[in-house]
Amino acid sequence: MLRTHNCGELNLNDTGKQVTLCGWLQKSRDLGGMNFVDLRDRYGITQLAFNMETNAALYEQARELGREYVIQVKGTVAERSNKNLKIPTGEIEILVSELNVLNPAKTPPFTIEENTDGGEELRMKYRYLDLRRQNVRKNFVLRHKLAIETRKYMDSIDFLEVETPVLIKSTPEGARDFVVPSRVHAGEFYALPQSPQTFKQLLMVSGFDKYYQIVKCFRDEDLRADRQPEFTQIDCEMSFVEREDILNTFEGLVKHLFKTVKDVELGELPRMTYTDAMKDYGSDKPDTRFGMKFKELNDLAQGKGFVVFDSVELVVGVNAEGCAEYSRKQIDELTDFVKRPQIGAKGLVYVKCNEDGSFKSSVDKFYSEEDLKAWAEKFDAKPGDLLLILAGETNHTRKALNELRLEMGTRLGLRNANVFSPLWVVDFPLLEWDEDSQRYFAMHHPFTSPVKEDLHLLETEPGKIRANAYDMVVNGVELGGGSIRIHNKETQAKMFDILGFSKEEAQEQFGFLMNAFEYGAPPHGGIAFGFDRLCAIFGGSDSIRDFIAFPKNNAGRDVMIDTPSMISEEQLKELSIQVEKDEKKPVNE
RNA sequence: GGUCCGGUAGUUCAGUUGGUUAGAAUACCUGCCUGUCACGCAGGGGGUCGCGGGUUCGAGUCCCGUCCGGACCGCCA
Repeated sequence: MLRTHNCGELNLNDTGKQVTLCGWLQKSRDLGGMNFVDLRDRYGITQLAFNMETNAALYEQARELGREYVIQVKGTVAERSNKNLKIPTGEIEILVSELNVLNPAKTPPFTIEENTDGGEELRMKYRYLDLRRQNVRKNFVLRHKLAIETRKYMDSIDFLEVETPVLIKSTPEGARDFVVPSRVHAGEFYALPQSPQTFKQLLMVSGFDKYYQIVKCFRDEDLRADRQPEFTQIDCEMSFVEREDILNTFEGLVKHLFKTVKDVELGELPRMTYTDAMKDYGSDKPDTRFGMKFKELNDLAQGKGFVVFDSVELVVGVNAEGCAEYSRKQIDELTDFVKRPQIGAKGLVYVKCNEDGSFKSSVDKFYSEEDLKAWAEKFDAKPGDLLLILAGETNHTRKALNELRLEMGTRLGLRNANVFSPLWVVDFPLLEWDEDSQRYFAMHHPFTSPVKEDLHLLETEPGKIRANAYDMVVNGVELGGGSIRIHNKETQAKMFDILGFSKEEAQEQFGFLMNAFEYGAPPHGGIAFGFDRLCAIFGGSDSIRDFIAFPKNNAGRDVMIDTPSMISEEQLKELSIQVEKDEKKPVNE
């Protein structure tokens, strides 16, 4: 070993010990005659002391060191005369007797400190330097803990971790696949899995009974702060279970993780139906850290001569408590916010509940004091509150008000990253009608079982069928989702039929699964958690990139290794692939 | 496919109505400094203002295009 100790473990108890340390030079403070060097490794920082009087040659040598040099020092642990109580090793220093430069370093393009001066782009290009920073590295310690505790818990309740293939078959449903050309089979392609869905169902047919896997999944769709083209799931499946069993089992997992990793005790997770979530929050993943529930005003606001409200499907609002003092400018900001093209509301109606019991509103002309009072009562609004009201087509308006509610929650400081409000959202619709293609799409995926009571609607009103599906939502983030699956061939075939597959297409793409169902498939169901999102929630961040060691950027590029990139003509030829030449891009030779 | 924001020193940013030699902080280099820990002090070097075109006597600044980055909408079974 090149070292006897790490840079985070020495303290007063070690005084007098001869030690050898290795690490990176974080910073040196040369006082003239004395030089203090902070030596950093994964575990912490230890101060090295050089003194001209003790050893002039060594002092001169230490002055030559630059930032991020990799060095080895031998010396004695000594108590400091001036202690630094901000760091664990701050009471001691190393009186260095020997210094070896293991590798010099160029000056890094940004400072390797908690509050680095480097911007996002630069840090991603030099991600290996960014990862040296303690506050970045702590995210990976957290990720590691979550993975370990997940495996411990799943093992404790008899789940088997089984690996499923990464080179699989492309299917047209759902997200776009990443495809991989086959060299041996010219013109044919593998696809990377969007999830191990069909394989875990086949493992149930195999009698594995309780399966899980912490596994990479791939989707070729546009990125977001919480979406990467490759991401990690905790993928789970169980046999001989009903919805209740799955919810209880994985409520257990989530409670275990919060307890062991965050020391947070969660109570029983509330359940909310999809219908209620949409009605009360305008979202199927409500942030329930705060109230501000939607109230519908159609009966109170329509038929009083205000054309905008009279002509719409839905009039709905929220009560921003204590915001009656909002200035014209602030109200205008909110109006601009909802009118942004991404949200697309036509306007925003406000009602200020004044302290004296009167009301001030943007629609004073159309509504009497009595009318506005009735509205305020509907919202349980007190003097000092501000009602914010949108109107329009139902889904669109709910979605817009959801955005406004979240914005107000942020402005009012109601979205504390250290408060966790998990819940189950249940009873999703099974199918979604798509106007463009004039057909139904599976809201979850085509293997989802309908709830028993709705089975009779399969032939008559498929749009009304509820799915036996559930999402786990924490703080407005969809952390996981799953369903009880279809486990017999007839129902599965019927489902493909409703989704517009011909018998031949269904057989060609999913024949292996339906065939398996004929050999004794047990009733089964499961769930998958977004592991990166789980890490982000636990770490109090909105961006999963902070929890992925080498993430892709906004456009799906890895700026460090510069990919995706061209491949050579030779490789293309070997794969029997022809590429349309893009004049703008250089071709790799 | 679309909307918005940004690109100026190694880095993070400022740069007024279009007007002299484009600034600050930090990093870097040199010198001084014996208890620092955001050390201090003095000095120094460092710029294709993303790129291309246009308007103008004159463009970092205005216009058009383009590239790059970020956030979002669509998309994400």
